[in-house]
Amino acid sequence: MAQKNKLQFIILGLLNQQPLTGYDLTKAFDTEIGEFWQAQHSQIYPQLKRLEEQGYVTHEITVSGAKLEKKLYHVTATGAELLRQWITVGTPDLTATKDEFILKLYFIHSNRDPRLPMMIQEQLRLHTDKLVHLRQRMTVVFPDKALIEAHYGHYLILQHAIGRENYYVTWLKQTLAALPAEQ
Amino acid sequence: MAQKNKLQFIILGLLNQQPLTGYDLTKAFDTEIGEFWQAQHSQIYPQLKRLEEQGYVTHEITVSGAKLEKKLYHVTATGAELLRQWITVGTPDLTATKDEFILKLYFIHSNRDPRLPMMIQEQLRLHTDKLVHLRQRMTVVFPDKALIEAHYGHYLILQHAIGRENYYVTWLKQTLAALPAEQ
DNA sequence: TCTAACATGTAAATCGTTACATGATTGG
DNA sequence: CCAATCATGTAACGATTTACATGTTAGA
Repeated sequence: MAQKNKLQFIILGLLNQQPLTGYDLTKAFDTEIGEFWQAQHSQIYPQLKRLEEQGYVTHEITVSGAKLEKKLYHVTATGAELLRQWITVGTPDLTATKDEFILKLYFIHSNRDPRLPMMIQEQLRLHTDKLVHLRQRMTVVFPDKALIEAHYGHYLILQHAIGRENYYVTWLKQTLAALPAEQ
Repeated sequence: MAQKNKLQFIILGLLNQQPLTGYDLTKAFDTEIGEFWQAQHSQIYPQLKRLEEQGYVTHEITVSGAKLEKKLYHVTATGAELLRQWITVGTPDLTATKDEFILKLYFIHSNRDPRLPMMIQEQLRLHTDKLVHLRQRMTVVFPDKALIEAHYGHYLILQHAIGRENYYVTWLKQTLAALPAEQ
């Protein structure tokens, strides 16, 4: 039921790799896993506080410069166990993709609708850009094959995302080509 | 920005095809477009009320049996115009897919993690079932090609969903096959 | 007659985004 | 010295889910 607060597990998973501040976590949601999940700092700081109250993480304060206090968060043993359990239990709920473009398509009834070509071309640009970005990221994160061994999951999901975008682009091209010639 | 209340447009789009009750709309979110968006009746009834206050829909009351009053909603001219605008403006925001399984994969570091085979097999079952269901739906909704003409968008998104699931299943099979042999 | 499906609503809680608010540090 | 980035929080709003609540109708 519900969404079962997945954010907490993502935070635990990230902290389990290395201690991080709330700020670091926020950045990770832009870069590392931004492809698969997003969260703002306004969600992250309160969640860290709750995780600490529940004993899943602790923090130590480090001081930069003269007075800036940073809270560096660590996963506790029970936190690591909670993470392990989340990964180990089944994942039976396939989340429906909420794709606004696809939704709009549903309401277009004729393949002669004059808006179709431009709509598809826009998505083609967007998804092509995303595909380029993902392939770029693959070369940046995994410059040589030795690194794949130690971050296999990360490699898999990048590869998966590339394949997914590749399919999307291919489908858009086919759909565009199959439209009736303009009158 | 934000999510800009897409629900209102979906409701307008559905009502634009034919007048429906709140109950009918709720069912449509389970079957018709459940693949691409979900909403519960607790979201739909208040939204219908707001759309009516804003003049985008109206309702007429029809009576079934002795006393059951149904509210049959219609799109108004301004409602149809609002729908037209939503479809016509660009759709530049690609929503990141929030796939819990993919998220879990990210936190698995070794391709020898003993949980990997069972995790992938579970997803393989789920996505294969979904693929079967989508293909079944295609034959039910479009038993002959003549129907595609009149519901082209619906055809496209079903075809897209089938291709997407097909890719997912293929990728899962490949990933499973590429795992190191059990020790 | 009884049960599944029809039909419509509200309340409470949670999740997520945007905006508000403040201050420190680093490098040019 | 100034701007970009680092760093941490809260408030308000909107979106979504789950639960509460009630009554009718059609068909077996």
